[in-house]
Amino acid sequence: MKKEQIVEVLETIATLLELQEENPFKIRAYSNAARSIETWGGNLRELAEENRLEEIPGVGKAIAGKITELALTGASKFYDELRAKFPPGILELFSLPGLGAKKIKALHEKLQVGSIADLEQACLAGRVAELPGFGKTTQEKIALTIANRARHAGSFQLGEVAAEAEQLQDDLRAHPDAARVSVAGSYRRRKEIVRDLDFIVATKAPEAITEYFVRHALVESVVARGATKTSVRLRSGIQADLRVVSGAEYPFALGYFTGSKEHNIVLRNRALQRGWTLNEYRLAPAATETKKKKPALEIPAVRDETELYRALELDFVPPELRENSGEIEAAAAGRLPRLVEPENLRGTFHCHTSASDGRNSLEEMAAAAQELGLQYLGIADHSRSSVQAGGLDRARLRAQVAAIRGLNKKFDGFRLFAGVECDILRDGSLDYDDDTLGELDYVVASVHSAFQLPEAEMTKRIIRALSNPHVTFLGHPTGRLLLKREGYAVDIPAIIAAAAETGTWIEINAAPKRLDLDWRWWPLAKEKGVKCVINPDAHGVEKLQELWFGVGVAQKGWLTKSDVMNCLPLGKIEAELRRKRAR
DNA sequence: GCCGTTTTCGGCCCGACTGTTTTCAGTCG
Repeated sequence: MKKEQIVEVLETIATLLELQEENPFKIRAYSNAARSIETWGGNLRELAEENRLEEIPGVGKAIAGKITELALTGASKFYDELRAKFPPGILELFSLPGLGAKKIKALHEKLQVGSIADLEQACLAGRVAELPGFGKTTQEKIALTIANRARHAGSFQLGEVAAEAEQLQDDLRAHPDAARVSVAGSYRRRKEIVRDLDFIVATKAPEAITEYFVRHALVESVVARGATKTSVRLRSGIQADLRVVSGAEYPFALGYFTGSKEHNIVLRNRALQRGWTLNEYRLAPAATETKKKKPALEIPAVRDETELYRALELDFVPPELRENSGEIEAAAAGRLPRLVEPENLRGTFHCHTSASDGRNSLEEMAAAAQELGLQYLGIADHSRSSVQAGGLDRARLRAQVAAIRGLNKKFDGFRLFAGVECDILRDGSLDYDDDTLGELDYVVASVHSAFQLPEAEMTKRIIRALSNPHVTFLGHPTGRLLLKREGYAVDIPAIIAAAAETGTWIEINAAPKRLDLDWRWWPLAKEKGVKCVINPDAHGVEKLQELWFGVGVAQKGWLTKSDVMNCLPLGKIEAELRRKRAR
């Protein structure tokens, strides 16, 4: 069993233990272990074989035993027995907002509800309202939630909600009563998937801000409204939460609601070590000084997030890194990287034109890139096997190269690079012969077919492609489509090793539906010396701006300017494009 | 079930909102 599946099993165990009303701390131990191994870079199977699982924080003897069983045999007796106690559909009930373990347990025991379909029936029959602790309002809310479930599936690609988030942030900032405004939450951390949007506003007029928020044109309905917290549903279907706080509380609220939860827990513990308690409003002396020997340290003034981190003897941690995957240790030691920023990009590769499945011409794409301030743009239309995308045969490819060379004579301080997004065929060979590839400035190699190959074969296939000296970088390495399609099975550490060996770069495909290679892999790639290239995979001029999402991935992956090839200026990138071929 | 610059036992993050209940439990983030 693979890491992702083991994480899922541990989370399911935690959920089912909740239904059994187990010791809450035992339940938390399982969820903590799940979160912890999720961000653990190593190979679980190896660790299990070497009996070293307990080196992972949050994993003790009991959970290590279950992980070992899962990793080596694919099953766990404990898990199977636990699951057998409940109907299989009961887990899906947890996806309904407003329903937690206690309510689901009551529904299951009193009404034999074991699935969303059962619950819908029970609501229609009016039986839910009769249960103690439930009422008519609850029953109606549940029925409505089930009815709207398809539309508000609950997860959104970052790019789907970015426009709404930025608009609301801008509009709140323009409000005369808003002193400080920021979007927080996973959106601020640039997570590839967000479940809601959080806005923090410092104000002396909370009622006016709340009123403005609920009446905003993007708001579809009001979910809840209180003195400090208000929730609405936006037109896209995403929920947006507003927190209104005082100016003094603002840095604490911003930090707290930016998360991640795991990052905050570590910060809180750091505060506790100093005799303080940290919450979303302030840093205060710890309430219960039980058996305290050390006197609490004096609490420094905190006016912004930087001072909050400084109070805990940490460097400021950029929101993108707040995932509790080593950033606290690095901040304590002054070893945080200076992350790459959008302004550092000098050009980009991997764009399409109307020659294959893009919507704009070479000239239009070049003009759009120059407008963004880029010095160069790589054109990589599809290769001939991608028939569905209008892939170019050799003659059309040559014609495009000639057109690009012609255009380049007209540019001043800007250059188009002639490339291709060359299909990696089923056996790992490329879609054109080496002579054809040799006529180009660079080659993107991507998988567009035979997604269902077994992992070992897929890995071998891609590694073979990377070993071709004409291949400059690997495009969208897993082929995933966020929330729609899983990536194909491929051994990413092996791909990273092959990229390091052959000097091939790996792409961060910045299209919000892809964001591939995932940020979680970049620390490993960087450690192995693999270079990154951030590309929009743009099929139209307006999509060039999606580069911004790719920079977010690079930042989450701890990458700096020197790790990202397209931060190089025009004068230097040309030499780099030739380098692999010379190897 | 995990964990230890207080430790191998006794802790484990905490505040806001809703609905239902009449003083609070459940859920969420």
